[in-house]
Parts: sequence; C-alpha cells; structure tokens
Amino acid sequence: MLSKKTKYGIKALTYLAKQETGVPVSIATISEMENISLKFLETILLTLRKSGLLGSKKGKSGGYYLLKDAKEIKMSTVIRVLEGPIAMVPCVSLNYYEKCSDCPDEAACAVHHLMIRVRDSNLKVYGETSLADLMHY
Amino acid sequence: MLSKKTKYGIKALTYLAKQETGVPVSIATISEMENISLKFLETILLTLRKSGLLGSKKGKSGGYYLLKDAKEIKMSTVIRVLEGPIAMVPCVSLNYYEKCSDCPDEAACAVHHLMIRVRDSNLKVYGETSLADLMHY
DNA sequence: TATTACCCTACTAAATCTATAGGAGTAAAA
DNA sequence: TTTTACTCCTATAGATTTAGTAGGGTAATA
Repeated sequence: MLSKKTKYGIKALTYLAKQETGVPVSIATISEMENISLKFLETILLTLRKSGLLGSKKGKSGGYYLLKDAKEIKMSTVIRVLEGPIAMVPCVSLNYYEKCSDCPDEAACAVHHLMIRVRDSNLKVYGETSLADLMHY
Repeated sequence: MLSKKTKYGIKALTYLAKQETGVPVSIATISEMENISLKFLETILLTLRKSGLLGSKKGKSGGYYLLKDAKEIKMSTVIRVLEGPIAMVPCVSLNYYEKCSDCPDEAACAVHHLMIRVRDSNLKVYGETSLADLMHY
C-alpha cells in the first residue's frame, strides 16, 4: 500500500507545479484545495523541502514553491524521499542494500530474483515519469 | 516493503516445487530448510491451502504439496493471496476497487494515474513469472 | 492405540502510520 | 511598532498492521 504521506506529498507537488513558478503557496491553501489535514501536510512539505525538492518563504505571503522545473522532478526521487527505497526487499535495493538475515544465499533465493524484476519494472516507471507528466490531469 | 509472510510463503512454495510431485513435506522440514519460524509458517501454509494452491495430508508422513504444476502457479496469484491487492491504492485495483475518500475526481488525480502505470507494470511481472521460473535458482 | 502431523483461534509485543499539539521564529503590512 | 500571517520543529498519542506465539483440537497411520 502507498502511504498517505506519499499520496498527499505527490498531490501537493502537482498542485505546486500548476502554479506560477516561484510564487509561494501557503500550506493552508494546498491543504484546502487537496483535502489534506493541515498539520500532517506541514510535516510532509517540511520533508520535501529538506530533501531539496521544495523551497520555502517564511512570514506573511510566504509558502512553498518548486525549486526545479516539473520536468526535472522524477517520481523515483519523490518516492524515495517520501516512501523510502523503491525495492521491496533490502537485498535488491540499489541505494540501501542490506543482506537478509534469514537468507544464506541470495543467488539461490527465489524471492531475491523475483524482487529484482519488480524493482527494475518499478524503477522504469518512476524514472520515466516526471511531475510534468502528471500535472495536467 | 514485502511482508515476511509473503517472503516466507514464496520460499515455501519454491521448496515444495523442487520436491517430487504429490509427496507431502512436513511444515517442520520446510521450516528448517528455509529458516522460517515453525508456527508462523504453519499459518502461512494454512492460508495457501485455503486459497487452493496447496493440498495437505494429515497424520504420520503427512505434510503439504503443490496442487498444480509449478508452471501453472503465477506469482500474481501468490502475491494476491499472501500480500493482498497488487495495486498500491484501492482506486486502481482491478479486483478490489474502492473510491478514495479524499479524492473528488479520479480522472484529475495525479496519484491515480501514476499508480495505474505502476499497477500495470507490476501486473506484467507477476503475471509473466511462474513458480517454475523461480524454482531453479 | 500411540504417535505424528496438520487444523484453528486467539492473543501479544513491536513497529509503523496518521495524524495532532504547541510553541518558536520570521517577514510583511497596518 | 504592533499585529497578522506564515513557516519551522519536536514531541507525542491513537490506530493499525506485522510478526510471531500459545495451546489445544483433529485426523491419519504405523
């Protein structure tokens, strides 16, 4: 299952992508427009800013805005920031590899090989899809 | 993340696929060979039997065995039984569709469209991969 | 009839998810 | 200069899910 955090994060990003570039949008506005709990959204946008996807302006008429062109924001990046590794098991993760404790031999593990296929397939989708591809729906 | 339940279930299935067809293998044997907690495995195999993938024989020299040829067991079935719907959001699930409460218009939802791509890509992998494809690793 | 092994329900500890609370800090407008 | 409208940040709490465990029941077979 996709977490609400990721879901809301993607919705917020697409909302920002549709605005004039560089103009900050307040959390409250996004919260209302996308039906997202304000305080929850606050923490999500904070995460996105810390990851370098969003910029923010403090004080009156402040808010969040995209730091890059929507075309440059790949969903693989967004998913990694909000949802974590794209791989479904650590032993096939490219960025966060970890050996499975229960598995003596990866090369002989059926789950390992299946999950490599799944990872590659998902990586292709997330890598080929940018915010620009989603913002006009 | 893939749940341990699914991971262990796939391991158990591939172990059974490697045995002589129709000969029951005890839970204890699979548990030892694949490093899986016996009691946990018990509930997993029960689920697989109830779903129609496994048969069982009670009493001495009893155990579990595959009901179908490994080629006929697609991973899409296995995943659905153990992990649940393949779709990451209910609003793109073919078998368990549900409307998202927070989303007024699916056609206008970026997450919806992204998750359709992900679902199709995963469905392809799981549909094209059978137990027979994994058992010889 | 003793033993072996599956059958089944219920329970629990730990982790994760989904928020919420409450204030500190900042910038612009009145 | 005071007020207002924002973001920033940490902590916490309730709900849900996960990963197992406990313990007895039931059927088959040697």
